[in-house]
Amino acid sequence: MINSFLANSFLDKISLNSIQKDAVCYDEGPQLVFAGAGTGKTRVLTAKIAWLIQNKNIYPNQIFAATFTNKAAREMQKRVEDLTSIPCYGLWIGTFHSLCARILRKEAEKIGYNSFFSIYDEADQISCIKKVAKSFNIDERNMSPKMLISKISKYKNYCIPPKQLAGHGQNYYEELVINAYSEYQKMLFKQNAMDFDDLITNCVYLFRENNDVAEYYQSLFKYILVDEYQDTNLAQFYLIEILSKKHKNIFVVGDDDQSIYTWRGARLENILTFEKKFPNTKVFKLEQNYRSTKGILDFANAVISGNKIRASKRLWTTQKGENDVTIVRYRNDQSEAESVTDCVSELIKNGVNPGNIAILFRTNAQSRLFEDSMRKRQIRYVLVGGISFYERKEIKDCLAYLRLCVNKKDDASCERILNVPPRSIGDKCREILIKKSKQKQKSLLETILEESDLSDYGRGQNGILEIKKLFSSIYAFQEKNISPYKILKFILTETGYITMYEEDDTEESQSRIENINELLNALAIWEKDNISKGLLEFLEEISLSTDIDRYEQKDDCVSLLTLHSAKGLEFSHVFIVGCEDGILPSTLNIDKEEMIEEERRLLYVGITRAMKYLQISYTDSRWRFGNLLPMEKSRFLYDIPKEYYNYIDKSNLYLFEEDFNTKVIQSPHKEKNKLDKSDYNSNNYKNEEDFSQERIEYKIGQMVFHKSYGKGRIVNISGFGNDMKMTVLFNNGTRIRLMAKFAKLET
DNA sequence: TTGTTTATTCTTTTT
DNA sequence: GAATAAACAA
Repeated sequence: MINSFLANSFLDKISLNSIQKDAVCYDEGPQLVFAGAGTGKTRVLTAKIAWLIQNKNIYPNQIFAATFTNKAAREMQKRVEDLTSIPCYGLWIGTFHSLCARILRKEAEKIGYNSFFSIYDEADQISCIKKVAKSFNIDERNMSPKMLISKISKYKNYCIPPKQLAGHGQNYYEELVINAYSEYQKMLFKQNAMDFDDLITNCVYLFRENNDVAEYYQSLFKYILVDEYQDTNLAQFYLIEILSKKHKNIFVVGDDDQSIYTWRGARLENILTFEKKFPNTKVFKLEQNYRSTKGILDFANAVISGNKIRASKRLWTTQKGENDVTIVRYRNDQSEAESVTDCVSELIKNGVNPGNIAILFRTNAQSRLFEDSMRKRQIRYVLVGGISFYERKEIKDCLAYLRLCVNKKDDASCERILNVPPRSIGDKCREILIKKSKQKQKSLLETILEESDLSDYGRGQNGILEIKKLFSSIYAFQEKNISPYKILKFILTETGYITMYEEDDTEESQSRIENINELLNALAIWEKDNISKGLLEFLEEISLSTDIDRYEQKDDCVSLLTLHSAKGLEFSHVFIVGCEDGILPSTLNIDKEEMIEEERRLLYVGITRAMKYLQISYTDSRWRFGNLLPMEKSRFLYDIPKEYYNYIDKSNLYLFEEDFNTKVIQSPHKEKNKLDKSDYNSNNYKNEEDFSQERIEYKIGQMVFHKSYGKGRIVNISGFGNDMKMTVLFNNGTRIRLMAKFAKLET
């Protein structure tokens, strides 16, 4: 038969063990695949899609596959095409957010939007919620914009619209949040905009409220596949529950031990209760690890076994290896960076490919010291995350202009560029415009475009006229199908945006101009690759793509990334740095056991990235938030049997004077930093005795007793000696910052 | 209205 | 320490 012939041909191209093969070829309803780290999860998922297309004769556009990054989606699609030799253009593969955006672009009208809606990122969200907060007179001290956004996000993760909550607040504050939520949604709707959460929830609402639409997609998608299922939230669960209702072919892959996004609404329960939610589920467990040596795996198992909430499993491997895990103690963050970089340099000298080496950290802020020391040694590196290219001011300005070209109602973007470059439109003129737009029930830009007499705008009228002219020409261009690249170019010259930076001759402005040129380049290349697509698609790709999507494992570059963005990647040599209490686990997550468990999983994810060699380090002190803080080895490193790792104490490793001087000369930082750094250095030499004494007295996490507040725990310490302050969380719930020398705490 | 200085706040991870 | 907001001078 043709089928079996084809089946063999494609299964030959990809090697699978018997469990993997069973998982790929099973075809009787819901399937849950527990796939531990390095067990070939992606391989199974890819083979599954290929198998469906080739053996089950399912069309690519009948498959809905949610991956965790867009990059993974692209790679998987390409691999499937290689395996099947069938072009998979119509395949629905991407992140939940991009898949939902794709559906919503088609169905926007059914929920009152139009298909040119803008997608708002966190910065846009914050600027909107600030306005809402202002209109409700919410005091920022009590409720920060970020907090409001996260509360609203929580409601959205549960797919609860504001109208369902109205009047159900348990107290005054909850009621306030609900009102703000309601107002915020109205605001976005007016601007024809959705935030990230809306992409998912609006899809769910769309299906809930439009039976015919739901039925259409239910019959279209014969198969639903979800990768990294442990990191899905409730809204995403509702979505796949709806979509799989008709054919009941749902295939999810995940690993509860690698769930690291519960802070963003992901629910471990999704994977742990999958069998209950989808009757007749067949479970597969992949436990053979093909990535790491036995030494690394034993260590990983030892770390993760400290968690209570997990499905039982144990990874194993046939790859031998000992002495491949090392724990190192350093004196401070700077010597950690220097020494780790030395190790990296040594590895490269010994022939290890830089692309096979990664340095992983908990927070983006930790990357700087490593960047400095790598630059000093002229080792090339790629940094993932931090301030991404598309978050830069100048780029966001350009994008705001472009967004307005697509969506006239995007007030957030309009306000952003109103006076950039400066055109004498200050607060007053802006107020007038906002007032007028409210009267007219139109958006800001629409109001400007319709205005014939501009005298109301006073000193700003010329600026308003400029904007009016600019966008009138742009809309005329668009009718003539002028390319996005040319439009951006036109905007830049017409507004004098680049001239603005050229005029002030600083390094900063120079780099801004370079960034803008880079954006122009990116746009030009994108146009070539996507002839059939337009500005709308370009903007969508940008707003839904992350740094990790753009990251390429380059052979000649060492990778610097956060533990979160390292998920799904592998390297032969891995350094996990800053493994200290307060960092990993983060101070902000040490109050609750579930959060500690998540932090432990984060470490586990980092460990299991390593194939051959793993080095974990911690330091005695660290320069943070402008203070030198004493640090403690991470709690996760206790209770690991000693035979699983080597231990090296480099805490007596000093930075030599001349070493420091060369650093100052080569340091790219400003004059000001030099002083700070030398302070830091001398501090270390002179105050050594006080330093060690203070260190013994109080530690983060330590239980203390206070006369009036009772028992409590130190959650943070800053400063030394007489300046030492600490934050104590008392059992009665109060959280207070105390001067150590006055507090008279009993230990 | 604009640019500069000072004060203050808040420090995580990301679609 | 950095980024943002508020206050102030030009």
